[in-house]
Formats: sequence, structure tokens, C-alpha cells
Amino acid sequence: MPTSWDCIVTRSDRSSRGNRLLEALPPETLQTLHGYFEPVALPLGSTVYEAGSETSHLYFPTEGIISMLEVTEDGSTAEIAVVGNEGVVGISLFMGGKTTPSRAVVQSAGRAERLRAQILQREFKRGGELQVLLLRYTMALITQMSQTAVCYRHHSAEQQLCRWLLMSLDRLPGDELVMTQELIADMLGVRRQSVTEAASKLQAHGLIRYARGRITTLDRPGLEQRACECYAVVKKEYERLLEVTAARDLV
Amino acid sequence: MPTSWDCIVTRSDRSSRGNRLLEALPPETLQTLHGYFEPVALPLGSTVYEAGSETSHLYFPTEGIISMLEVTEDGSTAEIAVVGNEGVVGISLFMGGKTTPSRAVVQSAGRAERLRAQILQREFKRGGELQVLLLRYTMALITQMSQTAVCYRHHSAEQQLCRWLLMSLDRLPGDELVMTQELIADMLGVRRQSVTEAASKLQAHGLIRYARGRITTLDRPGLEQRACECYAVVKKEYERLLEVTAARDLV
DNA sequence: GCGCCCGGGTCCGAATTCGCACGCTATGCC
DNA sequence: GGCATAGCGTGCGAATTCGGACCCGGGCGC
Repeated sequence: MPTSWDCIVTRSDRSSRGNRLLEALPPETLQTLHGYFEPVALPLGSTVYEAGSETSHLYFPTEGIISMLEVTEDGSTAEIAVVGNEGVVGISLFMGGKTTPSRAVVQSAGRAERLRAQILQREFKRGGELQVLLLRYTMALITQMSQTAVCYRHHSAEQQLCRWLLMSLDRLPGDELVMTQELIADMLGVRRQSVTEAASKLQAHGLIRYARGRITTLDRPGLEQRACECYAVVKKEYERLLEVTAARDLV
Repeated sequence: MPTSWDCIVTRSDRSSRGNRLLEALPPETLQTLHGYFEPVALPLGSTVYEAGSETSHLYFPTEGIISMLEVTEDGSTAEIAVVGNEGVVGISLFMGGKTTPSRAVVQSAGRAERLRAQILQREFKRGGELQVLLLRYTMALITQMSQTAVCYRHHSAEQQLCRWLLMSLDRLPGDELVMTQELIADMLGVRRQSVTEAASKLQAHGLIRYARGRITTLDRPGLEQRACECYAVVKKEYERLLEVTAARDLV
């Protein structure tokens, strides 16, 4: 049986960046889960969870981004939350209810450590640090969803694009993201042309540069200024709720 | 010490309708909380929680409706969830984080049983039925918020008004609700004129009748038909998640 | 009985977004 | 090297919503 330190070293070797939620756990807790993690790839565009389907695993991203999408009857979509290596996908597996009516899609390729629901549930029910951490994370997620809702109601497509870019950049290394305008449109629930228009304006102002599915950030502070307050509100709440733990450096 | 049955009888005497979340608890659990409940009035328009403020109590409505509102920098509002006697306000007190960035306002006058956070936390941490129930309820709330977000993105003001009316009616006795169009506009995050326009159309079609802040439902199935799917999706999910318990008769 | 004010109806132009369609171009594949 | 296609630009008209303003009518308080 390896020591918990060995465990951490092993995990660190496996991916350049770890999952901050897991890293925030006390070593003893992590130890009880050790051996049950299963590294998986998150290929771009793949579906982690289909809406309403039962799933058996939770996904702790270590790299890349997973989007939680809500789909309407007529096929329109809207992103209600994003999850990077600061979080976990599959909260219904410890919250109860087993399924969620939303879809989880890989928005930016990466990897995740996945864990069988039963394993996590067993530890969750013991009521220790893991439970506290996951519930706080869920609260942060709720904040993100709420803020997204008002944002959809009151802010312009350009403001929302800025917010979305910033949220994505926070969860990726570097200042570039690979994403076509069409996919961004699906995330924001608008037409591709609206994204094109907003993006051209940002490019004209020297905030970003893009070409054929690659977007490069040139002026981050400028983006933050053009974004609605929703970005800052959510980020601040993530820091507040997870500051002592995983999100300390979610800057 | 009264028996648990006494306890229930006492509580039933106090309000014509109880809180279904509490009623779904096993008598032993309710017994441990007995004596800590405090009946409070929910006067129309009063604020239960201010956004971002710390609070010490959870509110289990027995009558009336509480709206969770998100407020933007410029003062615009949008309702992200409603809570009636099937739920509880103040989930951050057991989820962790203490405060929420949303505001809770009494949308329809009524009453609630309130409980000090510490009392509930103590029982919550024991990990029994109470915890399971509250977490499932939180999942249902998340569904409502997610669906509200897409609804804001993709559905018309009229569809949203129908959805809102139906959700309110589900949480009230009778077929009438006291609410000015201006307040409905605040809830839906639209202008008063948009509500007026949609409401006149509904009235012209004989679905509702209204005058000076009183709205009467004349044709409920008609409203359901005109509403977007969001109403049904959320309701179904509430039933699924809470069916064995409180929401059995949330019809 | 009088006047105030709340709740609601209506008209206006402007802005935004929508849906659709067509055109351009660089990348990648054969 | 040629060609298909993904990614983006652009130009419509239509629909919706916005913001502001003004009006009316009925209930309430004085």
C-alpha cells in the first residue's frame, strides 16, 4: 500500500495539471479513493453525459473544459455552466437523483480522472472533508447558473462573448483557445452571425485575434472591461467558496 | 416530551397547509427538530434574504411563494427560481458558503416555519433522511435554474408568462393570484408593456381574466398548451426527485 | 365629494436579434 | 496541383423587445 504522498506523486506524474478539487482534499481522504481513479481522455466535442441518461462515473477534469448544456425541444442549446480543473461533472451522483436534464460536452479537449459513483458516494456519506468540499463546489456551480440566467436576460451578445472568452481562458493554459464561432454560438444560444459580429468588433479594437477556429487573446484587461459584471461576480464567488482549497489560484 | 404524533398535530393546527419537505421526513427526524421551529409571516414584497448578506435561518414556506431573484449592476432583475411549500429557502446554510448572491423576496403573501441554521446543520451533518431529502431538493432547484436560463434565451415573453403563471398557480390554493403586471415584469426581467401585451392576448383568448392586480385562471389546459416546455420539464423533474416524499401531490 | 395615485392600455422610434441566403478564402485531402 | 469544405463575412427583411411617454379609469384616503 503506497503512502498518501506516493499517491500524490503518482497522480502528479500522470498529468501536468491536477484537479484542484481533488488536490484540496486532505491526504487521508484522497488515500481512501486512491486506486479507483481512472484517467480518461476528453476529446473535443465528445459527450460526457447525455441529457437525462443515467451514468456511473464522476469526471474530475485535469485539463480542458466541459460545458453543461441545456437543450430545448426544438434543438436550440444554451450553456448553463462550464467546468474545468477546478470542478467536477456529475454532481447528481452525490446530490441524489442520478440523472440531470442537462448535457455535458467537451468544449476544449483535455483529460479527466473519473471515479465510479459508488466509490465516491461511500466516502461522501461519511460526511467528512469530501462532502464539505463537494457541497461548496455545488454552491459555486449554482451561482454560476444563476448568473448565467440573468446574463441571458439582460446583457448583449458582445458582453456575453467577452464573459465566455474569459471564463474559458481561466480554465486553459496560455492565451489561445481552439473554438469555431459556430460552436461558441451554440454555447451562448445565439446565431453564428451574432458571434461573428461581436468577434469582429473585438478584433477591430485589438482585443483578440482569430482565424479559422483559433482565438488569441491580445488584451485581457480590455476584455474584462467589455464583459458584463457576470464574469467577475462568478469568479469572485468561486474564490470565496473554494479559496481555502482548490480555487486559491483560479485567477 | 410530546410524541412525534403530537408534534405533527401541533404543526398541523398552526397552518392549514404544511411544508411538504418537512412532512416527508420520518417522524423521528422531525422529532429532533421539534421545538425549534418558529412560525413567521411572509408579507407580500418583503425580503427574506438580501443578496450577499449572511442569514441565520432557513425558511420552510407553508403558504405563499418566495422568489429567488438575481439582480444586475444596473438594477435589472430576473427570477431564477420560485419556492413554495414544496421547498426551502436558504440552501447555502447547509450547502456551505453561508451567503448567496441572490435575493429572496415574497412574491405571494403567506407563512413559513423558520429554523436556525445551527439546528438544521447539526441534523444535516448526521447524514440521515434529512440530508438526503435536502440534497435531492437542491438538485430539483438546480434543474429549475437551468431550465429558467434556457427559457430566458430561447422562449418568447408570452410563453414565459404562461410558464410563470402555471408555476405560481401550482404553489397557491385556488385559481387566483394577486400580482401586478409590473411585478411580474420584474420577475421575468422584461418591461411592463411586454407583460401587458402578452396578458391581453391571453385574456383575449379567454385563458385568464385580470383586473387591478388580480389574475384569475379560466383555462388552465390552455395555458399549459401556450407555455413553453420548461414548465413541464421542471415539474416532471420535481416529481421525479421528490415523488416518494413531499412532491407526491405537486400536481 | 374630491383628488391622488396605482394599475393598466397604447403609441412611438430605435436597437437588437433573428432567419435565411450567398460569397469568399484558406486549409487539408486526394 | 486541383478541389472540396470548413470557417468566416455580409447583406437583406422580419420579428421582437426596448425605452420613453402619455393617457385613462377606478379605488382609496382625506
